[in-house]
Amino acid sequence: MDFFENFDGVQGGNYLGFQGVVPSSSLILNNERGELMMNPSRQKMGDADKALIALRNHSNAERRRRERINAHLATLRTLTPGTTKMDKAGLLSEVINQVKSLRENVAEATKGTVVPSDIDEVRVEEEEDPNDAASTSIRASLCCDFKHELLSDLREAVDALPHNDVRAEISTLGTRMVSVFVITGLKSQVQPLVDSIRQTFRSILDKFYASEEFSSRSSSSKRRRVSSLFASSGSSSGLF
Amino acid sequence: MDFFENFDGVQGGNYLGFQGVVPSSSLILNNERGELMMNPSRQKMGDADKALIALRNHSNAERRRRERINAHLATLRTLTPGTTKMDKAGLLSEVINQVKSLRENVAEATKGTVVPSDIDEVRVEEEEDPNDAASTSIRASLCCDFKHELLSDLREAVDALPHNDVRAEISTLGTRMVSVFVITGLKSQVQPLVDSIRQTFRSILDKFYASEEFSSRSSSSKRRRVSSLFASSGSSSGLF
DNA sequence: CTGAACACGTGAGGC
DNA sequence: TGCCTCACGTGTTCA
Repeated sequence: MDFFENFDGVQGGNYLGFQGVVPSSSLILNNERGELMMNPSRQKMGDADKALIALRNHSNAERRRRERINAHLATLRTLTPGTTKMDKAGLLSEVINQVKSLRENVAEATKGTVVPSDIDEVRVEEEEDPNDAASTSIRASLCCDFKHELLSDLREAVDALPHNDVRAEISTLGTRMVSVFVITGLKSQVQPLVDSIRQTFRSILDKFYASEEFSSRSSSSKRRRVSSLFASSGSSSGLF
Repeated sequence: MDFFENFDGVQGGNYLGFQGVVPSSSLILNNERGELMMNPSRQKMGDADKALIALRNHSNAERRRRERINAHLATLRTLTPGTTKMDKAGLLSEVINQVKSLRENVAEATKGTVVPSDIDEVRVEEEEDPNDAASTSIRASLCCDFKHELLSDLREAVDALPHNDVRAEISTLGTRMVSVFVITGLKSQVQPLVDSIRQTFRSILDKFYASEEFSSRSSSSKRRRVSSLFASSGSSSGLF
């Protein structure tokens, strides 16, 4: 195996690696990038020279690709705690765990977010399924003042949904309520369903507005969760 | 470059690759794993044979390492939507973006979670800093009935904290309140601070209990956010 | 045909 | 010593 001998001191299997010195007189080093070019003083290039320049460009490109990947791995390492001095594979497996646990966290956290706000709104949006990238899910919510009459309408709406996998939930807080539908396991044709649900929810909300018949319309001053920072000096904040 | 000729059809630079046939009579193929062993019928092994077996084991080990890494990359690809048919580097950069956005999501979601619950509790916990893996942060919360007298005690507590980077917030809901302190930028010695804060909060809560002087102690029946699933049949849920 | 992306085997170096 | 991880240059394939 002596034709594989390293004659420059660089690491790795640098079989035809020359550190900036080119053995053929018809080749020259490109100034901007460390790639090989034909020497302009020559007119023709031998096949051996062409092979050399191609090989050199190839190895340079491959090095750049490696650097790109390793840079991303380094970024992931800074983003993932406790992965310094860790194996490449170990780092990746740790990243996998982190992504999974982050998804569980955000799922748990958004689960607690079903608290009715003080503004009326209907939101229907498609969201990714954490466990299966191929299938998506729809999350539809309607937030408004609480009314018994709405419940039967909502039940009609949820019964009209395709029975893939439907979860429905209602939260109330004081006079406010929010109803959330989550339909999972959709494989395709999501957008029509999104539009349909949005229209249904909006008509329910409109019907609710009509039934209110302009009673106590302005300055409703709904109860509100108050949240404030400490005043920076003195403890006589206006809130308390 | 004809000494690099591929004489077996396998892909890649298999320089001394013989597909199961060993050119030296003193070597034999191990049955369980595709590694090279010494032929038991021989007594001694030449140095060339030893070099061959070492090389073969080395390349096999390297292949296993590659497979391990690529398996993790494949897992990440299934976990990250829209990364099929994507570059290795592109996949990693997408994973980075996903981790970052997931962290923002969970930060936003947990930010909305500062709604006082109906159980009294003090929680002090160390949590990771998303932007900097080297530094951690402490999140301390105290949840109880609202009392003006608590506020001065809380202000004392927040003033006593080391002024690294302190964020304090109070939320009230009806008769309930929750106070949250977040101290960021801690580099070390976190646990003593955690213990100190926990003790401070608990003493505040104890002081609050003492000031209540056993008034209206049992069956306090605090107001509660109601959250329920639809009953699976009939619309006469007891709730409504 | 050029360039990009991948798997491969190999040398270096760390325990 | 032996085993492991990493970077390197190379062969191959695909757009």
